[in-house]
Amino acid sequence: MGIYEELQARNLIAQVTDENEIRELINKGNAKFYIGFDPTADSLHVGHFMALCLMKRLQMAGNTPIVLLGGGTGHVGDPSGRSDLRQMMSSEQIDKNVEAFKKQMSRFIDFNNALVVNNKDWLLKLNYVELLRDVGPCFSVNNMLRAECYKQRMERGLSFLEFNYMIMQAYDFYYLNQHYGCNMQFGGDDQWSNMLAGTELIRKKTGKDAYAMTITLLLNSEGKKMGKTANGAVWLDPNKTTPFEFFQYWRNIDDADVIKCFKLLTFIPLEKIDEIASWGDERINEKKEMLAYELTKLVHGEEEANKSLQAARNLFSGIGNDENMPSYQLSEEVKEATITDLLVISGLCSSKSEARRLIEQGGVSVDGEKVTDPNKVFDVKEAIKIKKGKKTFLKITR
RNA sequence: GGAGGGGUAGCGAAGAGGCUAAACGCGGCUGACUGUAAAUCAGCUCCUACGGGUUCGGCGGUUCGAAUCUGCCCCCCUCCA
Repeated sequence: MGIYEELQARNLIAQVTDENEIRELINKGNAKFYIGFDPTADSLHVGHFMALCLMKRLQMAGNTPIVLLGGGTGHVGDPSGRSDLRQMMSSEQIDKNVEAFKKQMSRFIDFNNALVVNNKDWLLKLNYVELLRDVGPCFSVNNMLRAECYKQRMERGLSFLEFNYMIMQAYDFYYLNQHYGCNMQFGGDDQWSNMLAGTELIRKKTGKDAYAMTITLLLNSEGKKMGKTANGAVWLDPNKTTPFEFFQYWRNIDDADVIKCFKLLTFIPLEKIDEIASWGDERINEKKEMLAYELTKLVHGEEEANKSLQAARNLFSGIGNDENMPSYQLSEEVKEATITDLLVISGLCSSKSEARRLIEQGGVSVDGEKVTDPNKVFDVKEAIKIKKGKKTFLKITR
């Protein structure tokens, strides 16, 4: 089975421009492909992780990856599939984010066998009129307006700035094709229109074909994007989403999504996944635990994965062992404090009202005992264990 | 440039001088049931030293009283140019 067939079997492939050519190229390791990452935040998230995994899979199959950091496109902002305008970022912020991305990526991609480029190196130097004359004739506004990715915006408004994003991305592909011999682009399925714009630009400018393939967006069984919580994305940066939180995210996914996630996100061989799938629902929790462990290991390393697994087992099996429990260290100034204050200080609640409500609703216990008085004072000498709701645990230490 | 419509809580959306800290839906939180899942049911969902305080794009004005009336400004949409 070639890499193409493997990707297919994992349901990773969403759309391709030319199936036969692409299969041929990547199965033989002849692809020099790029994936673009716009520095929209100071950490990568699960969507990026999927793309990086794809990169790794292809790299292992002998293909040459080009990591494109969007230091230039980040100045514009991709409107694809969005319902509103992205907030514009300053150049400093973009550069900072690019650095953060690079650092995180080195965990997943062997940079020695990959090329890392930043499109700010060519996009920011472009001359407006020159660019217009160079590539402008290759784009049909009529076609662009019909693109699926702008659909939502045709009702709510699309600025000229964002409208140009497609041209930027197409130009990137063209540029990489000319300067680095890049012959293929991969990306999330929401990028399809932009990627097609690139292959078409290359064809029009050079008369040669380039290829594009999109990977399935990670959607749950209800069709919503996975990797998001009420508080935002599930980040790969341990300071933004702790390994334990990361582990718990996957531990708690819907039953219907487990096998899909194994296929899409892990490197576990397909035969093994089939075996896991055959286990039956009575072992569903075991499957989820495996998935969570596997992903935490990939993102945060084996040690963190072990800790998270252990912490989760201890916490939820009722064993008192709090060794790897998430913890918060109380600062020196705080002597004794009410439970309400502790909840706020530790970040478990965002306001005192919220903390009070939570207590009144019976959602807080300390060291296994339910707290009913919001003004109950605790003198934290050693450590106390707060449980908020059913699933949130925090050890408060000195 | 002209005409019209609009900006209300995390989101969608009512409200059109006091009865409005603001209906309803989604989302979120807590509880019950469970399997750390889903579905379902119930409660909660601006802040607070619980006396109050601060909110309806921004800054002023009218009024005993403004999300509601008014002046200017900012932003968005539709049509015309």
